[in-house]
Amino acid sequence: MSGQDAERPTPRVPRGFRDLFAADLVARREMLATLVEVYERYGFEPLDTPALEYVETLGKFLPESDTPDGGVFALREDEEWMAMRYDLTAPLSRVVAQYGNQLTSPYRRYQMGPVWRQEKPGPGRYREFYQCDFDTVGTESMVADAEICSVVANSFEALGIGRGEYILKVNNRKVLNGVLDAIALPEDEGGQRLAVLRAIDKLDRLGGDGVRGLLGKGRMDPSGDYTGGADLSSEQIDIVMGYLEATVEDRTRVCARLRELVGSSEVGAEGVRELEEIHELLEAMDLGSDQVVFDPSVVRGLAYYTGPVVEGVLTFEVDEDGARREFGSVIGGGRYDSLVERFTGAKIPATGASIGVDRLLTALKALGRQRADRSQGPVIITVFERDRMADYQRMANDLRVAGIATELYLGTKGFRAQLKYADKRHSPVAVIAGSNEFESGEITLKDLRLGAKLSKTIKDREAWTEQPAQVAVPRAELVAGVKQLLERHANGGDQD
RNA sequence: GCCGACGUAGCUCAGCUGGUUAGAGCGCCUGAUUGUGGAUCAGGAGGUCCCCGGUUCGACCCCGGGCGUUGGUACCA
Repeated sequence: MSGQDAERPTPRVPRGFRDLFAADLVARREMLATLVEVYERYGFEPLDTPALEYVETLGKFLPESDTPDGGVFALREDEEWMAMRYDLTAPLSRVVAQYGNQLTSPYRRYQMGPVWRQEKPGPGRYREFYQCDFDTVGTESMVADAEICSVVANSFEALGIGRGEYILKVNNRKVLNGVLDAIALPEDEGGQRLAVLRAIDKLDRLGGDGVRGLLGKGRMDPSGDYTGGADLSSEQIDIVMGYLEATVEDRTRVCARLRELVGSSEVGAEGVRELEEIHELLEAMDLGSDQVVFDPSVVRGLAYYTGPVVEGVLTFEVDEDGARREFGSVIGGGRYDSLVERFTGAKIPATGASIGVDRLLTALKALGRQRADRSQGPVIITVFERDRMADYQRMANDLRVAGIATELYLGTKGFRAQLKYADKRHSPVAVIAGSNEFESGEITLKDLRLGAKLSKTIKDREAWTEQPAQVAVPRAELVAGVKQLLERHANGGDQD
């Protein structure tokens, strides 16, 4: 067996990927269950699509060649390029285009699952991560946009993130375009509009001065890297900066201010009208300015958005290695009225949002709001007499039939090690049956959580060996006895 | 993609102007306790000092390259 070590592979996950174990998976499952509940309350129905799509579906391929663009994991089969989906919106637009007449209109669906991006992983950023989307396809009504806010606000609160711990920022791409009109920036000219949008998008990270630099000549960052600017005149910059500072508590006043800023721009005015309509609808849903604000600096990347855009941020700070930092954006969304058009040529309006499940989970963990109590292990049946496995198995079976998660110890170690095992599994109860018990017809039940609690007060060995956390019950009452202990736990007798 | 930092036991980290037996805490294992986890005490196991190459009598330490992690920046559906 020696001499082959060099041939052995080292166990490792690909860069940017990770293995997930019980605690995280349980937390995620619960979060998704909560989100499903909220989404369905609004009439969204489930949808699932494959991990792989043809690249033209995703719209990701290099202009000059037939190979996929960077950023996606791609593979080729029979001359055709496929790629792993990088979001859930592109698959949705494909579905709508493909099954259009079989689907209701409007079509409201939610979808959750992993997406993959081939890019540099960062802290809390992986190359495989979960998204949980909901979208309304086939209506231009601002009600659908306003409802996004309601769904998200309710989702946050259902997850235990209270008022004041989150804020939804709403803006409208039409208003942004209106402002660009107002400073007389020509469409599609050297990407100047793009550069302005990029600069605006960085307000929260770089601050006003940084953005000012990017709007003008460019900016040198602390690492010495230079980023080119949008090359605006100082008058133009002033207007844009003024626009960025238009955020105030009162949504109506933001609208009024924006109306001035877009001047005579038609799209701009339309965008403001839409925001005003959304405001009215938000009021009807009792969403106040402590939950939803209008924030002109929200751009949401340079994506396909064509109208209102939303960003949900967590406002609390989190301790990470001593440094306090804001959690930032965990959801994003908005209106994309031309995505389906790519396929059918027919203009089908759509709007929706995507929750970044993993980031939100990290946030909940940091908040300490994760319901850790639920990650309780099974009842463990310890084994003394190996030739009575059938008896132990019957106990396990009785408990399982009664709906109690139970595990019969299957290792080979001694009793002591078995209890350690039970402890590591966060087992609530250990069932103990050795020769004493088999003789008396009773079974010993050990309340592991009570034992843990008592251990904090016990000092000397004498008290230690008395085992006050144990009870003996007749074999026939095994299930009832275990149930009683579990109920005691559930009733809060185990809190500390 | 670009710039920088870091990479020592399972984990968090110490260490050395380059000198031959590399340390701590926690965790793990064993025993004190012929049938009792979590407390206490006593022992013990565990390391290619990220990888490859170079400099040197000698490298965990210096140099080069690679890989990985991380901070910033760019791009971002």
